[in-house]
Amino acid sequence: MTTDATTTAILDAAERLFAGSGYDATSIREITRLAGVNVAAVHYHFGDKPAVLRAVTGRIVGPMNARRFRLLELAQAAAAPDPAPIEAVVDAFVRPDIETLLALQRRGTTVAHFLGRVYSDQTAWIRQMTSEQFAETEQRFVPAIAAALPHLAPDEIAWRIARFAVVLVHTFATWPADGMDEPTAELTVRRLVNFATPAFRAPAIDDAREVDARAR
Amino acid sequence: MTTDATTTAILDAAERLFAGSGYDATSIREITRLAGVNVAAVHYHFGDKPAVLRAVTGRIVGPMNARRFRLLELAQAAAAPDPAPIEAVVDAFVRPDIETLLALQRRGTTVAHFLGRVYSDQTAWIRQMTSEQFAETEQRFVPAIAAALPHLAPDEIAWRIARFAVVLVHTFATWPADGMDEPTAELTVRRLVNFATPAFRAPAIDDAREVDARAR
DNA sequence: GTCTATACCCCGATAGAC
DNA sequence: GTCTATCGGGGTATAGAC
Repeated sequence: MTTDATTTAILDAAERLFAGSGYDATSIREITRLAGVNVAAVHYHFGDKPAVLRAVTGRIVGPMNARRFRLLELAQAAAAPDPAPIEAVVDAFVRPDIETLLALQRRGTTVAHFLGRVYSDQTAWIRQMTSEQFAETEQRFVPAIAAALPHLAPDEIAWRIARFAVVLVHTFATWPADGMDEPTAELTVRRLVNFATPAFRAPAIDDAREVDARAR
Repeated sequence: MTTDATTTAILDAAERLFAGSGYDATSIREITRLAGVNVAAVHYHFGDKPAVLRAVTGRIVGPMNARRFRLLELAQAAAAPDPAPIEAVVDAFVRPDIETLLALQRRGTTVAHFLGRVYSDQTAWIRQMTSEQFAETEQRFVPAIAAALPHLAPDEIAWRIARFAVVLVHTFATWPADGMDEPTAELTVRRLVNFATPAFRAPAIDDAREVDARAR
Protein backbone atom coordinates (compact mmCIF):
# COMPACT_ATOMS: atom_id res chain seq x y z
CA MET A 1 0.00 0.00 0.00
CA THR A 2 0.95 3.60 -0.40
CA THR A 3 0.03 4.25 3.22
CA ASP A 4 3.27 2.58 4.28
CA ALA A 5 4.92 4.61 7.01
CA THR A 6 8.36 4.73 5.39
CA THR A 7 6.91 5.74 2.04
CA THR A 8 4.92 8.56 3.61
CA ALA A 9 7.90 9.78 5.63
CA ILE A 10 9.98 9.95 2.48
CA LEU A 11 7.25 11.79 0.56
CA ASP A 12 6.76 14.31 3.37
CA ALA A 13 10.47 14.99 3.68
CA ALA A 14 10.97 15.26 -0.08
CA GLU A 15 8.01 17.62 -0.38
CA ARG A 16 9.49 19.92 2.26
CA LEU A 17 12.97 19.94 0.79
CA PHE A 18 11.90 20.28 -2.83
CA ALA A 19 9.66 23.16 -1.75
CA GLY A 20 12.48 24.92 0.05
CA SER A 21 15.43 24.34 -2.23
CA GLY A 22 14.15 22.87 -5.47
CA TYR A 23 14.70 19.47 -7.01
CA ASP A 24 18.30 19.83 -8.17
CA ALA A 25 19.54 21.34 -4.93
CA THR A 26 17.95 18.59 -2.83
CA SER A 27 19.83 15.33 -2.38
CA ILE A 28 18.43 11.91 -1.59
CA ARG A 29 20.66 11.88 1.47
CA GLU A 30 19.02 15.03 2.83
CA ILE A 31 15.60 13.51 2.24
CA THR A 32 16.42 10.33 4.11
CA ARG A 33 18.04 12.30 6.93
CA LEU A 34 14.89 14.40 7.38
CA ALA A 35 12.62 11.37 6.99
CA GLY A 36 14.59 9.38 9.54
CA VAL A 37 15.02 6.47 7.16
CA ASN A 38 17.93 4.87 5.44
CA VAL A 39 19.39 6.00 2.11
CA ALA A 40 18.65 2.69 0.48
CA ALA A 41 14.96 2.93 1.44
CA VAL A 42 14.39 5.56 -1.23
CA HIS A 43 15.72 3.34 -3.94
CA TYR A 44 13.84 0.36 -2.59
CA HIS A 45 10.47 2.16 -2.46
CA PHE A 46 10.74 4.49 -5.44
CA GLY A 47 13.58 3.37 -7.66
CA ASP A 48 15.31 6.65 -8.36
CA LYS A 49 15.18 10.36 -7.64
CA PRO A 50 12.85 11.39 -10.48
CA ALA A 51 10.33 8.82 -9.26
CA VAL A 52 10.28 10.57 -5.89
CA LEU A 53 9.40 13.88 -7.55
CA ARG A 54 6.66 12.19 -9.57
CA ALA A 55 5.21 10.61 -6.43
CA VAL A 56 5.28 13.86 -4.44
CA THR A 57 3.59 15.71 -7.30
CA GLY A 58 0.95 13.09 -7.96
CA ARG A 59 -0.10 12.95 -4.33
CA ILE A 60 -0.95 16.66 -4.47
CA VAL A 61 -2.24 17.22 -7.98
CA GLY A 62 -4.68 14.31 -8.17
CA PRO A 63 -7.14 15.53 -5.51
CA MET A 64 -6.65 19.15 -6.57
CA ASN A 65 -7.76 18.45 -10.12
CA ALA A 66 -10.69 16.36 -8.95
CA ARG A 67 -11.90 19.29 -6.90
CA ARG A 68 -11.38 21.67 -9.81
CA PHE A 69 -13.50 19.57 -12.15
CA ARG A 70 -16.25 19.19 -9.57
CA LEU A 71 -16.42 22.94 -9.07
CA LEU A 72 -16.60 23.52 -12.80
CA GLU A 73 -19.50 21.10 -13.06
CA LEU A 74 -21.27 22.84 -10.19
CA ALA A 75 -20.83 26.22 -11.87
CA GLN A 76 -22.20 24.83 -15.12
CA ALA A 77 -25.16 23.20 -13.38
CA ALA A 78 -25.96 26.44 -11.56
CA ALA A 79 -26.11 28.38 -14.82
CA ALA A 80 -27.87 25.73 -16.92
CA PRO A 81 -29.35 25.86 -19.47
CA ASP A 82 -27.14 28.90 -20.12
CA PRO A 83 -23.39 28.39 -20.25
CA ALA A 84 -21.55 29.25 -17.03
CA PRO A 85 -20.39 32.89 -17.19
CA ILE A 86 -16.69 33.54 -17.59
CA GLU A 87 -16.22 34.83 -14.02
CA ALA A 88 -17.64 31.56 -12.68
CA VAL A 89 -15.36 29.48 -14.89
CA VAL A 90 -12.26 31.44 -13.86
CA ASP A 91 -13.37 31.14 -10.26
CA ALA A 92 -13.71 27.38 -10.61
CA PHE A 93 -10.20 27.29 -12.02
CA VAL A 94 -8.55 29.19 -9.18
CA ARG A 95 -10.61 28.46 -6.10
CA PRO A 96 -9.97 24.73 -5.65
CA ASP A 97 -6.23 25.28 -5.48
CA ILE A 98 -6.41 28.13 -3.00
CA GLU A 99 -8.92 26.29 -0.86
CA THR A 100 -6.99 23.02 -0.95
CA LEU A 101 -3.84 24.83 0.18
CA LEU A 102 -5.81 26.56 2.92
CA ALA A 103 -7.30 23.26 4.11
CA LEU A 104 -3.82 21.76 4.35
CA GLN A 105 -3.05 24.37 7.03
CA ARG A 106 0.65 24.37 7.91
CA ARG A 107 1.52 22.00 5.10
CA GLY A 108 -0.30 24.30 2.69
CA THR A 109 2.63 26.70 2.50
CA THR A 110 5.02 23.87 1.77
CA VAL A 111 2.77 22.45 -0.90
CA ALA A 112 2.28 25.87 -2.48
CA HIS A 113 6.02 26.45 -2.72
CA PHE A 114 6.53 22.94 -4.02
CA LEU A 115 3.94 23.42 -6.78
CA GLY A 116 5.36 26.86 -7.56
CA ARG A 117 8.75 25.32 -8.19
CA VAL A 118 7.70 22.19 -10.09
CA TYR A 119 5.24 23.93 -12.39
CA SER A 120 7.74 26.57 -13.43
CA ASP A 121 10.59 24.10 -13.92
CA GLN A 122 11.78 23.97 -17.51
CA THR A 123 13.68 20.69 -17.31
CA ALA A 124 12.37 18.54 -20.16
CA TRP A 125 11.12 15.51 -18.24
CA ILE A 126 9.59 17.68 -15.51
CA ARG A 127 7.84 19.86 -18.07
CA GLN A 128 6.48 16.74 -19.73
CA MET A 129 5.14 15.45 -16.43
CA THR A 130 3.42 18.70 -15.50
CA SER A 131 1.94 19.31 -18.93
CA GLU A 132 0.54 15.78 -18.99
CA GLN A 133 -1.13 16.51 -15.66
CA PHE A 134 -2.42 19.81 -17.01
CA ALA A 135 -3.80 18.35 -20.23
CA GLU A 136 -7.11 17.21 -18.72
CA THR A 137 -7.66 20.63 -17.13
CA GLU A 138 -7.13 22.35 -20.45
CA GLN A 139 -9.37 19.83 -22.18
CA ARG A 140 -12.23 20.59 -19.79
CA PHE A 141 -11.83 24.33 -19.44
CA VAL A 142 -11.39 25.26 -23.10
CA PRO A 143 -14.98 24.22 -23.99
CA ALA A 144 -16.34 25.85 -20.85
CA ILE A 145 -14.73 29.15 -21.77
CA ALA A 146 -15.66 28.76 -25.41
CA ALA A 147 -19.31 28.48 -24.35
CA ALA A 148 -19.05 31.68 -22.35
CA LEU A 149 -16.97 33.55 -24.93
CA PRO A 150 -18.07 32.31 -28.36
CA HIS A 151 -16.04 34.99 -30.14
CA LEU A 152 -12.73 33.25 -29.26
CA ALA A 153 -11.12 30.38 -31.17
CA PRO A 154 -10.17 27.33 -29.05
CA ASP A 155 -6.46 27.95 -29.73
CA GLU A 156 -6.72 31.47 -28.43
CA ILE A 157 -8.55 30.23 -25.34
CA ALA A 158 -5.87 27.62 -24.69
CA TRP A 159 -3.21 30.34 -25.06
CA ARG A 160 -4.96 32.53 -22.51
CA ILE A 161 -5.49 29.67 -20.07
CA ALA A 162 -1.80 28.87 -20.22
CA ARG A 163 -0.85 32.49 -19.43
CA PHE A 164 -3.34 32.59 -16.60
CA ALA A 165 -2.05 29.29 -15.22
CA VAL A 166 1.37 30.89 -15.08
CA VAL A 167 -0.02 33.64 -12.87
CA LEU A 168 -1.63 31.05 -10.63
CA VAL A 169 1.64 29.14 -10.34
CA HIS A 170 3.35 32.39 -9.40
CA THR A 171 0.78 32.79 -6.64
CA PHE A 172 1.86 29.41 -5.29
CA ALA A 173 5.54 30.28 -5.54
CA THR A 174 5.06 33.50 -3.56
CA TRP A 175 2.61 32.02 -1.08
CA PRO A 176 3.01 33.76 2.30
CA ALA A 177 5.45 31.92 4.55
CA ASP A 178 2.99 31.88 7.46
CA GLY A 179 0.08 30.65 5.36
CA MET A 180 -3.19 32.45 4.70
CA ASP A 181 -6.30 32.90 6.76
CA GLU A 182 -9.71 32.47 5.16
CA PRO A 183 -10.41 36.14 4.41
CA THR A 184 -7.02 36.58 2.75
CA ALA A 185 -7.58 33.47 0.67
CA GLU A 186 -10.99 34.74 -0.43
CA LEU A 187 -9.43 38.09 -1.29
CA THR A 188 -6.74 36.36 -3.32
CA VAL A 189 -9.32 34.42 -5.30
CA ARG A 190 -11.37 37.53 -5.97
CA ARG A 191 -8.31 39.53 -6.92
CA LEU A 192 -7.18 36.92 -9.41
CA VAL A 193 -10.63 36.45 -10.89
CA ASN A 194 -11.12 40.20 -11.10
CA PHE A 195 -7.79 40.65 -12.84
CA ALA A 196 -8.13 37.72 -15.23
CA THR A 197 -11.75 37.96 -16.30
CA PRO A 198 -11.36 41.04 -18.53
CA ALA A 199 -8.22 39.50 -20.02
CA PHE A 200 -10.25 36.45 -21.08
CA ARG A 201 -13.01 38.68 -22.37
CA ALA A 202 -10.67 40.69 -24.60
CA PRO A 203 -11.44 40.34 -28.30
CA ALA A 204 -8.89 38.37 -30.32
CA ILE A 205 -6.31 40.56 -32.02
CA ASP A 206 -7.89 40.33 -35.45
CA ASP A 207 -11.18 41.45 -33.95
CA ALA A 208 -9.30 44.14 -32.08
CA ARG A 209 -7.97 45.46 -35.36
CA GLU A 210 -11.54 45.66 -36.64
CA VAL A 211 -12.56 47.51 -33.52
CA ASP A 212 -9.68 49.95 -34.05
CA ALA A 213 -10.73 50.44 -37.65
CA ARG A 214 -14.33 51.02 -36.64
CA ALA A 215 -13.28 53.56 -34.01
CA ARG A 216 -11.22 55.52 -36.52
CA MET B 1 38.36 45.30 -19.37
CA THR B 2 35.19 43.33 -19.75
CA THR B 3 35.95 42.75 -23.41
CA ASP B 4 38.64 40.27 -22.40
CA ALA B 5 38.42 37.22 -24.63
CA THR B 6 38.50 34.69 -21.81
CA THR B 7 35.86 36.56 -19.84
CA THR B 8 33.56 36.70 -22.84
CA ALA B 9 34.08 33.04 -23.66
CA ILE B 10 33.14 32.11 -20.10
CA LEU B 11 30.05 34.33 -20.15
CA ASP B 12 28.92 32.94 -23.50
CA ALA B 13 29.36 29.36 -22.38
CA ALA B 14 27.70 29.95 -19.03
CA GLU B 15 24.75 31.66 -20.73
CA ARG B 16 24.22 28.69 -23.02
CA LEU B 17 24.45 26.11 -20.27
CA PHE B 18 22.38 28.01 -17.72
CA ALA B 19 19.75 28.50 -20.46
CA GLY B 20 19.68 24.82 -21.31
CA SER B 21 19.95 23.16 -17.92
CA GLY B 22 19.57 25.82 -15.25
CA TYR B 23 22.04 27.14 -12.70
CA ASP B 24 22.12 24.20 -10.29
CA ALA B 25 22.46 21.57 -12.97
CA THR B 26 25.36 23.39 -14.66
CA SER B 27 28.85 22.91 -13.28
CA ILE B 28 31.81 25.25 -13.55
CA ARG B 29 33.69 22.43 -15.18
CA GLU B 30 31.11 22.16 -17.97
CA ILE B 31 31.32 25.89 -18.51
CA THR B 32 35.09 25.87 -18.85
CA ARG B 33 34.96 22.84 -21.13
CA LEU B 34 32.53 24.62 -23.48
CA ALA B 35 34.45 27.89 -23.26
CA GLY B 36 37.75 26.18 -24.00
CA VAL B 37 39.41 27.67 -20.95
CA ASN B 38 40.83 26.31 -17.75
CA VAL B 39 38.79 25.59 -14.63
CA ALA B 40 40.80 28.03 -12.57
CA ALA B 41 40.09 30.85 -15.04
CA VAL B 42 36.50 31.10 -13.77
CA HIS B 43 37.65 31.67 -10.23
CA TYR B 44 40.35 34.07 -11.35
CA HIS B 45 37.99 36.24 -13.43
CA PHE B 46 34.77 35.99 -11.42
CA GLY B 47 35.53 34.63 -7.96
CA ASP B 48 32.80 32.07 -7.57
CA LYS B 49 29.83 30.48 -9.33
CA PRO B 50 27.16 32.96 -8.18
CA ALA B 51 29.30 35.78 -9.57
CA VAL B 52 29.16 34.11 -12.98
CA LEU B 53 25.36 34.08 -12.89
CA ARG B 54 25.31 37.73 -11.84
CA ALA B 55 27.64 38.66 -14.69
CA VAL B 56 25.66 36.75 -17.31
CA THR B 57 22.43 38.35 -16.11
CA GLY B 58 23.81 41.88 -15.90
CA ARG B 59 25.19 41.74 -19.44
CA ILE B 60 21.68 41.08 -20.75
CA VAL B 61 19.41 43.04 -18.45
CA GLY B 62 21.28 46.34 -18.44
CA PRO B 63 20.73 47.22 -22.12
CA MET B 64 17.24 45.71 -22.07
CA ASN B 65 16.09 48.00 -19.28
CA ALA B 66 17.70 51.05 -20.91
CA ARG B 67 15.69 50.34 -24.02
CA ARG B 68 12.52 49.84 -22.02
CA PHE B 69 12.87 53.20 -20.28
CA ARG B 70 13.62 55.00 -23.53
CA LEU B 71 10.50 53.52 -25.13
CA LEU B 72 8.38 54.57 -22.17
CA GLU B 73 9.69 58.13 -22.47
CA LEU B 74 8.93 58.14 -26.19
CA ALA B 75 5.37 56.96 -25.55
CA GLN B 76 4.92 59.63 -22.93
CA ALA B 77 6.35 62.34 -25.18
CA ALA B 78 4.07 61.28 -28.04
CA ALA B 79 0.97 61.62 -25.86
CA ALA B 80 2.01 64.82 -24.04
CA PRO B 81 0.47 66.81 -22.50
CA ASP B 82 -1.94 63.90 -21.90
CA PRO B 83 -0.65 60.82 -20.07
CA ALA B 84 0.39 57.94 -22.31
CA PRO B 85 -2.57 55.56 -22.75
CA ILE B 86 -2.40 52.19 -21.04
CA GLU B 87 -1.92 50.24 -24.30
CA ALA B 88 1.15 52.34 -25.07
CA VAL B 89 2.61 51.80 -21.61
CA VAL B 90 2.07 48.04 -21.75
CA ASP B 91 3.58 48.04 -25.24
CA ALA B 92 6.64 49.92 -23.97
CA PHE B 93 6.98 47.30 -21.26
CA VAL B 94 6.92 44.28 -23.56
CA ARG B 95 8.34 45.45 -26.85
CA PRO B 96 11.95 46.17 -25.86
CA ASP B 97 12.45 42.64 -24.62
CA ILE B 98 10.93 40.96 -27.64
CA GLU B 99 12.84 43.24 -30.00
CA THR B 100 16.12 42.82 -28.16
CA LEU B 101 15.79 39.05 -28.33
CA LEU B 102 14.93 39.28 -32.01
CA ALA B 103 17.95 41.49 -32.69
CA LEU B 104 20.22 38.96 -30.99
CA GLN B 105 19.25 36.47 -33.72
CA ARG B 106 20.53 32.98 -32.94
CA ARG B 107 21.64 33.99 -29.44
CA GLY B 108 18.17 35.41 -28.83
CA THR B 109 16.70 32.00 -28.14
CA THR B 110 19.45 31.21 -25.67
CA VAL B 111 19.03 34.54 -23.91
CA ALA B 112 15.26 34.10 -23.76
CA HIS B 113 15.57 30.70 -22.15
CA PHE B 114 18.22 31.99 -19.78
CA LEU B 115 16.01 34.87 -18.66
CA GLY B 116 13.03 32.57 -18.40
CA ARG B 117 14.95 30.40 -15.97
CA VAL B 118 16.63 33.09 -13.88
CA TYR B 119 13.53 35.23 -13.45
CA SER B 120 11.41 32.34 -12.27
CA ASP B 121 14.06 30.95 -9.92
CA GLN B 122 12.94 31.04 -6.30
CA THR B 123 16.37 30.60 -4.70
CA ALA B 124 16.73 33.44 -2.19
CA TRP B 125 19.88 35.12 -3.48
CA ILE B 126 18.74 34.81 -7.10
CA ARG B 127 15.33 36.26 -6.29
CA GLN B 128 17.04 39.13 -4.52
CA MET B 129 19.23 39.82 -7.55
CA THR B 130 16.35 39.78 -10.01
CA SER B 131 14.02 41.84 -7.85
CA GLU B 132 16.74 44.46 -7.40
CA GLN B 133 17.09 44.64 -11.16
CA PHE B 134 13.33 44.87 -11.50
CA ALA B 135 12.92 47.61 -8.89
CA GLU B 136 13.73 50.48 -11.26
CA THR B 137 11.29 49.18 -13.84
CA GLU B 138 8.52 49.04 -11.29
CA GLN B 139 9.45 52.48 -10.01
CA ARG B 140 9.10 53.96 -13.48
CA PHE B 141 6.06 52.06 -14.71
CA VAL B 142 3.83 52.41 -11.66
CA PRO B 143 3.49 56.21 -12.10
CA ALA B 144 3.06 55.84 -15.84
CA ILE B 145 0.17 53.42 -15.35
CA ALA B 146 -1.25 55.49 -12.48
CA ALA B 147 -1.45 58.44 -14.85
CA ALA B 148 -3.33 56.38 -17.41
CA LEU B 149 -5.57 54.63 -14.86
CA PRO B 150 -6.17 57.06 -12.00
CA HIS B 151 -8.78 54.80 -10.40
CA LEU B 152 -6.08 52.32 -9.27
CA ALA B 153 -3.97 52.59 -6.12
CA PRO B 154 -0.19 52.30 -6.64
CA ASP B 155 -0.09 49.03 -4.68
CA GLU B 156 -2.70 47.51 -6.91
CA ILE B 157 -0.76 48.67 -9.98
CA ALA B 158 2.45 47.14 -8.66
CA TRP B 159 0.56 43.89 -8.01
CA ARG B 160 -0.73 43.80 -11.57
CA ILE B 161 2.66 44.65 -13.05
CA ALA B 162 4.21 41.77 -11.12
CA ARG B 163 1.61 39.32 -12.47
CA PHE B 164 2.10 40.60 -15.98
CA ALA B 165 5.87 40.34 -15.65
CA VAL B 166 5.38 36.69 -14.80
CA VAL B 167 3.55 36.19 -18.08
CA LEU B 168 6.37 37.93 -19.94
CA VAL B 169 8.96 35.72 -18.25
CA HIS B 170 6.93 32.70 -19.29
CA THR B 171 7.10 33.98 -22.85
CA PHE B 172 10.88 33.93 -22.56
CA ALA B 173 10.92 30.46 -21.04
CA THR B 174 8.81 29.06 -23.88
CA TRP B 175 10.54 31.02 -26.65
CA PRO B 176 10.51 28.97 -29.87
CA ALA B 177 13.69 26.90 -30.21
CA ASP B 178 14.30 28.18 -33.73
CA GLY B 179 13.81 31.82 -32.81
CA MET B 180 11.18 34.19 -34.16
CA ASP B 181 10.86 36.12 -37.38
CA GLU B 182 9.75 39.73 -37.32
CA PRO B 183 6.05 39.15 -38.03
CA THR B 184 5.80 36.52 -35.31
CA ALA B 185 7.52 38.84 -32.85
CA GLU B 186 5.13 41.65 -33.71
CA LEU B 187 2.22 39.27 -33.30
CA THR B 188 3.52 38.18 -29.90
CA VAL B 189 3.77 41.77 -28.73
CA ARG B 190 0.28 42.57 -29.92
CA ARG B 191 -1.13 39.41 -28.43
CA LEU B 192 0.39 40.16 -25.04
CA VAL B 193 -0.67 43.80 -25.08
CA ASN B 194 -4.16 42.87 -26.22
CA PHE B 195 -4.49 40.29 -23.45
CA ALA B 196 -2.99 42.43 -20.67
CA THR B 197 -4.54 45.81 -21.35
CA PRO B 198 -8.06 44.95 -20.18
CA ALA B 199 -6.58 43.24 -17.12
CA PHE B 200 -4.84 46.49 -16.16
CA ARG B 201 -8.01 48.44 -16.87
CA ALA B 202 -10.13 46.27 -14.55
CA PRO B 203 -11.56 48.16 -11.60
CA ALA B 204 -10.07 47.30 -8.22
CA ILE B 205 -12.09 44.69 -6.32
CA ASP B 206 -13.71 47.19 -3.96
CA ASP B 207 -14.80 49.23 -6.96
CA ALA B 208 -15.98 46.03 -8.60
CA ARG B 209 -18.24 45.31 -5.65
CA GLU B 210 -19.73 48.77 -6.04
CA VAL B 211 -20.29 48.10 -9.71
CA ASP B 212 -22.02 44.81 -8.89
CA ALA B 213 -24.23 46.56 -6.34
CA ARG B 214 -25.12 49.27 -8.83
CA ALA B 215 -26.03 46.67 -11.46
CA ARG B 216 -28.36 44.93 -9.02
C1' DG C 1 12.01 -4.52 4.28
C1' DT C 2 15.96 -2.53 6.39
C1' DC C 3 20.63 -1.60 7.03
C1' DT C 4 25.96 -1.15 6.20
C1' DA C 5 29.44 -0.66 3.23
C1' DT C 6 31.16 0.69 -0.79
C1' DA C 7 31.79 1.55 -5.85
C1' DC C 8 32.33 5.24 -8.76
C1' DC C 9 31.75 9.71 -9.97
C1' DC C 10 31.49 15.02 -10.02
C1' DC C 11 31.62 19.15 -7.42
C1' DG C 12 33.63 24.06 -6.06
C1' DA C 13 37.63 26.09 -4.67
C1' DT C 14 42.58 27.02 -3.98
C1' DA C 15 47.85 26.62 -3.84
C1' DG C 16 51.62 27.24 -6.30
C1' DA C 17 54.56 26.49 -10.58
C1' DC C 18 55.10 28.73 -14.89
C1' DG D 1 46.97 35.41 -16.67
C1' DT D 2 47.17 30.52 -17.24
C1' DC D 3 47.82 25.95 -15.97
C1' DT D 4 48.29 21.43 -13.04
C1' DA D 5 47.47 19.15 -9.07
C1' DT D 6 44.95 18.47 -5.26
C1' DC D 7 42.03 19.19 -1.07
C1' DG D 8 37.81 18.01 1.04
C1' DG D 9 33.56 17.29 0.22
C1' DG D 10 29.07 15.53 -1.61
C1' DG D 11 26.36 13.03 -5.05
C1' DT D 12 23.45 8.52 -6.97
C1' DA D 13 23.08 3.97 -6.90
C1' DT D 14 23.80 -0.93 -5.69
C1' DA D 15 25.52 -5.41 -3.51
C1' DG D 16 24.87 -8.23 0.02
C1' DA D 17 24.31 -9.25 5.16
C1' DC D 18 20.58 -9.39 8.35
